[in-house]
Amino acid sequence: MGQRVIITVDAGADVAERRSQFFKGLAEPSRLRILVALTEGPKCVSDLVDATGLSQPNASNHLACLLGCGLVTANRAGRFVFYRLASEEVSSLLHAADRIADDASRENISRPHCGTSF
Amino acid sequence: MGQRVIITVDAGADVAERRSQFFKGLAEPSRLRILVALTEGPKCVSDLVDATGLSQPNASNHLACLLGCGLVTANRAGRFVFYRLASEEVSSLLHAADRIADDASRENISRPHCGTSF
DNA sequence: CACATATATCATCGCTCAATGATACACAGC
DNA sequence: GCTGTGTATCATTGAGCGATGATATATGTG
Repeated sequence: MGQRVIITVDAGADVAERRSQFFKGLAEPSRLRILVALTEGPKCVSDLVDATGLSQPNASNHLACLLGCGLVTANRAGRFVFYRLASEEVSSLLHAADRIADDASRENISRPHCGTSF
Repeated sequence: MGQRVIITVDAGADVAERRSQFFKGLAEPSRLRILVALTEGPKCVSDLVDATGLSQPNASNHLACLLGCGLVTANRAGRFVFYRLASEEVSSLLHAADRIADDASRENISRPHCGTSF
């Protein structure tokens, strides 16, 4: 984990910087699986651990990241912390991504693999 | 650059994997600046170098990444290769991100920095 | 052909960050 | 208080990937 790194959608950074911080929240399979699980409704950490197969510390860290990116919100209820999608728009984003990516791969018949180092 | 790494929105991977590959294209400030420049219309590499301040090799690599992610398309015209947004929806994605992130930071008055290691 | 320009690829370096295992903290019940 | 359960944090490791500078490839012009 290294020393605690601050990744937050914080005002003060320029537009590209802020946007990239936001999209980094979505650029990781485990976090996307968490978000999909949350489309069913609010869930506590242990439910998300079961739903995703992640280890508990790993899930907690990803949730902290999603919180910082503004993709989810949290509220404690006794020993449980319930997370939910920050907005309905979050699921819309996922489906918009699917549409664009599908369109692209349809045109990739002649260029199936454009490898890059990034 | 290391050995050539394949990052492509390729069928066969599971949904979360494919989505993350797509969003990784958007999760980097330089690439976002390229995309913003392309909202003005198609541009060749050297125009994008001027518009973004990136080095030419760096810009080419990012463009290859954006191609693989299905965010841009390319076509050669003589010595120039013109890149353009793969879809109008790409700019919509950026603005949707801004909306969600802004909403989140409005509620972050009491929690301005949720640092995470991710 | 030689030469110039536009773009792509390569090799290296350094930093970021995902995953793990151990540990700390928070809360509820006794 | 002690104990158990739920969650967060810590320290380390290792892979991924962004930036750079050099070089290769592609296309056009003379």
